Amino acid sequence: MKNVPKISDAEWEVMREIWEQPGITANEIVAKFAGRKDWSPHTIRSLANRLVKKGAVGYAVQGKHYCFLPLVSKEECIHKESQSFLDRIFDGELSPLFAHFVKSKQISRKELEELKRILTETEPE
Amino acid sequence: MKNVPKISDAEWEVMREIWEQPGITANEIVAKFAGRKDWSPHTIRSLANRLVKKGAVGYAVQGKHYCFLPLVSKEECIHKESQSFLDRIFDGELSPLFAHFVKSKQISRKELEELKRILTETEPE
DNA sequence: ATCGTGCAATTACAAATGTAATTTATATTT
DNA sequence: AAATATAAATTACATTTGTAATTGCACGAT
Repeated sequence: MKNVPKISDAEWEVMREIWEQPGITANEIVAKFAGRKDWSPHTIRSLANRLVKKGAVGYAVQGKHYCFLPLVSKEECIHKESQSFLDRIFDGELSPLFAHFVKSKQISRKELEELKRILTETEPE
Repeated sequence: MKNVPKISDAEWEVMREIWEQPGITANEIVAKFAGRKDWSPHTIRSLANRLVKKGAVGYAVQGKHYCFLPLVSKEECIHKESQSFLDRIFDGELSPLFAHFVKSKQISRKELEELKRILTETEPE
């Protein structure tokens, strides 16, 4: 596992867009946030720049625009965040984490089946 | 749900001790971290103070010492953190979260049974 | 009464984060 | 060519976080 940089909350939101559409331009990212988030375009560009500086994304110059490309995979980042969350909040134990989530959300029958299916398909050990 | 203050990573470690032993003194907290964490006693006291300032813990003066008491429950805090994690990383969807965790950790047969049991005991809707 | 010890209170300070504005370079319009 | 619009680069600045050191104060030991 590569050394994934630490991605902050706000940065994570920008990362999502870059993962979703590698090669996305700054403007396109800004457009994605229109309405959803009330951030100045400057803010969004700043966040993208920090991600570049952190080595989480790279860019290609496309004419006069920048295209941002992920340098770390979403899976790696999810893994890192999840592990740190699990350790911090649930002391590394899966059962309490599961118990918490199923208790705290109201879950439809269908969703419950889906979750069971995930477990059933999991090979132990 | 009360307005739970934001508790940082380092603060969370101290919170754990206060939840675990309400009324714990600063010295006792420091003792708990001996060996486990390589923090100066000053650091630990600083963190406890910030938690007081944030309203996450209160204190009672016990003779010449302070006894720290949680003002927010562990459950509330876990809930808040979990919700924010779920939203940020898995877009609020439980299934991908479950899928990730069961895939990323090696799970013993016993543990898997335990997780299934949790789901079986969950009432849908 | 003084001195040291042990806490608590106050202050410190760099890095990260959230949130941008200003400046500079470039390209397009008139 | 000059003015204007746009995007990138640089700079800004308050807050939070990690990590403490310093100062003040009270109590017990000399």
